[in-house]
Amino acid sequence: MKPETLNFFERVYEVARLIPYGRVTSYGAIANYLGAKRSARMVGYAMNGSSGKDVPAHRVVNRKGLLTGKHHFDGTNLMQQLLESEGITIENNQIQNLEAVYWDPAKELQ
DNA sequence: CTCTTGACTGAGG
DNA sequence: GCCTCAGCCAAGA
Repeated sequence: MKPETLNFFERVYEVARLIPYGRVTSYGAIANYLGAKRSARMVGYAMNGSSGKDVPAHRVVNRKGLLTGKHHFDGTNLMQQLLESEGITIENNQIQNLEAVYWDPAKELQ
């Protein structure tokens, strides 16, 4: 494909689709993989427009494993349920044992 | 053009 | 561990 033709938002969507089942990553990790380490906020901003797309936005959390974007889903606990259905343990809106399920595109995809 | 708004992050107290 | 502050950058008004 031609990354040059893709907008920053579209790149975020592409990376988000690469997240394996049962794994999660952070906004900063995606931004870093895109070469914009400082643009973690843009990743989250991009996910705001991921509604209606094939983007597993529920697998993207902040660096601490906190579900900061859960309010952007239909249900208040939809994001948590989606992650739990994939085998991820969540407590108090925060992913438990984050290191075990964390997936860094910059390292995993190399 | 300027200003505000964030689904963020790291450093410092 | 918690709270606060500053830097970051794209999009919309």
